[in-house]
Amino acid sequence: MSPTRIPEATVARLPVYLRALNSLLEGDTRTCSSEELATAAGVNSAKLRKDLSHLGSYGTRGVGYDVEYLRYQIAREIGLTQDWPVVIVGIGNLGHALANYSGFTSRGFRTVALLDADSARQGELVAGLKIRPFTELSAIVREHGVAIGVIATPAAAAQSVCDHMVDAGIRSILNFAPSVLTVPAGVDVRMVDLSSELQILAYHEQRKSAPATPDPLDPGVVA
Amino acid sequence: MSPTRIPEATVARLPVYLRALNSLLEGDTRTCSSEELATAAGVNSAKLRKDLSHLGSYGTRGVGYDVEYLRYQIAREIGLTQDWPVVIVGIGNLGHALANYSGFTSRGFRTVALLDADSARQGELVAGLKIRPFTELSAIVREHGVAIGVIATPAAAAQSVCDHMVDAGIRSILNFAPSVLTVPAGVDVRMVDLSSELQILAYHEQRKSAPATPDPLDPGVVA
DNA sequence: CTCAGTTTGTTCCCACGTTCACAAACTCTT
DNA sequence: AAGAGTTTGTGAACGTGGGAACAAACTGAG
Repeated sequence: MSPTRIPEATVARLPVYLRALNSLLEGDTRTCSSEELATAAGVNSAKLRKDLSHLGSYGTRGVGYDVEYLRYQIAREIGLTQDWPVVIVGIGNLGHALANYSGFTSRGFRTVALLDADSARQGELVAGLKIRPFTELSAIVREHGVAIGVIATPAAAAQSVCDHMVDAGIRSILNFAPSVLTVPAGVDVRMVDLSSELQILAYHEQRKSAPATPDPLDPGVVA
Repeated sequence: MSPTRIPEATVARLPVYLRALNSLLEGDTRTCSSEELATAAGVNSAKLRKDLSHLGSYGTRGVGYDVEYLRYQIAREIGLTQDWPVVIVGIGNLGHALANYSGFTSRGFRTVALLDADSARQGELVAGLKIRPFTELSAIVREHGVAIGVIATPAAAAQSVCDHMVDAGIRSILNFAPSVLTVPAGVDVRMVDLSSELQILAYHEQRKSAPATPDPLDPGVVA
């Protein structure tokens, strides 16, 4: 039973728990304690228990959790027990990698079309799918009932692609372009910025090695 | 100028501000208010001002911020005014895309080597670099002073690659493999899981459209 | 100089998330 | 059946982050 809304921080960790459970199942583990699962997921056991308690009472005191059963419950909560058709727009290096990424298809997501505005690329076969012109977007969305779109275009094209996606009826967008997207209410956007993550690492790395902050006026490399 | 530690949430947004400032500079904007910059970065203006106040007082009341000056200060704070040599391990589809990703090189990060354990791929030219055997890792780290490593291998290999990186002296790791990495204290790991993001979108999407699962206790969409 | 207008930096308060600690509930042994 | 040993689920304390609101500080006009 899920009487209240699940906290956002918890939702973000559910996929991690799911991965950990899958990995336990591969090792033929039938039952696990919150401590074991927490270790496998890389979190605190108290946090794990509180997270799971938001979904319901799926464990047994004194015993632990049934791995298979818990996995199903989490998958159902996320919505992975149903089929999610996905379109990917922008088949450059990254789009190419995403189309071939097994982590998508293995978790209920099904890439139904690859779109690119560049007419030179169209017809090319990537991951078993032909690249189709971007103009076919809305027809494809209608035909397959696509609700989720992935943007892997250059930053300059991202907002325009996003607008077309929204017009076509897509309500959830995963954006890999380094560009802020503005969308109407009711549409969800999640942003993955590869270089941001590196910059955050660089910040901490700098703090590790350099105790004092000198202020040389050298502009250095800024771009 | 920065007496106290900068909050983690703020650090995570600094790259976003940097992007917004770059974009403003391209439009020949010399000065901007917190309101303008916040809009460009997709955040609340109060949050932006509080974030920037953690770095120091770089604005002028009644006027706003000097775009060029603020950009330099943020870049310096993150550490982008220095050079960051990076190695990428695992040159599959994703590693290939990362090697070609312009967002890395344009921000002070310099890919010095591409490594792969598969001997069939070695010598292959990707993004102007020859793929080298993984065994050369520690020599390369020593030679170039590499502090940051990127893992783009399959999940099964990730922990082993991580261990070798730590042994070689790398202290910051960006992990794209869907696998929890355990590292000694003092080593930072950031994880980017492409399929997790999709799963989070699916959760919200499910909540938007489908009110009825086996237990219909949820009032439905509140957006 | 003074006053009106603007925008930053900061304070206060609330909501959310994390962690500790413990009662409740289960298993197993005797 | 009872007690010892486990482990979950949760209440309470604590810390972090977000947003409104305002004082401080600047510009520019008269």
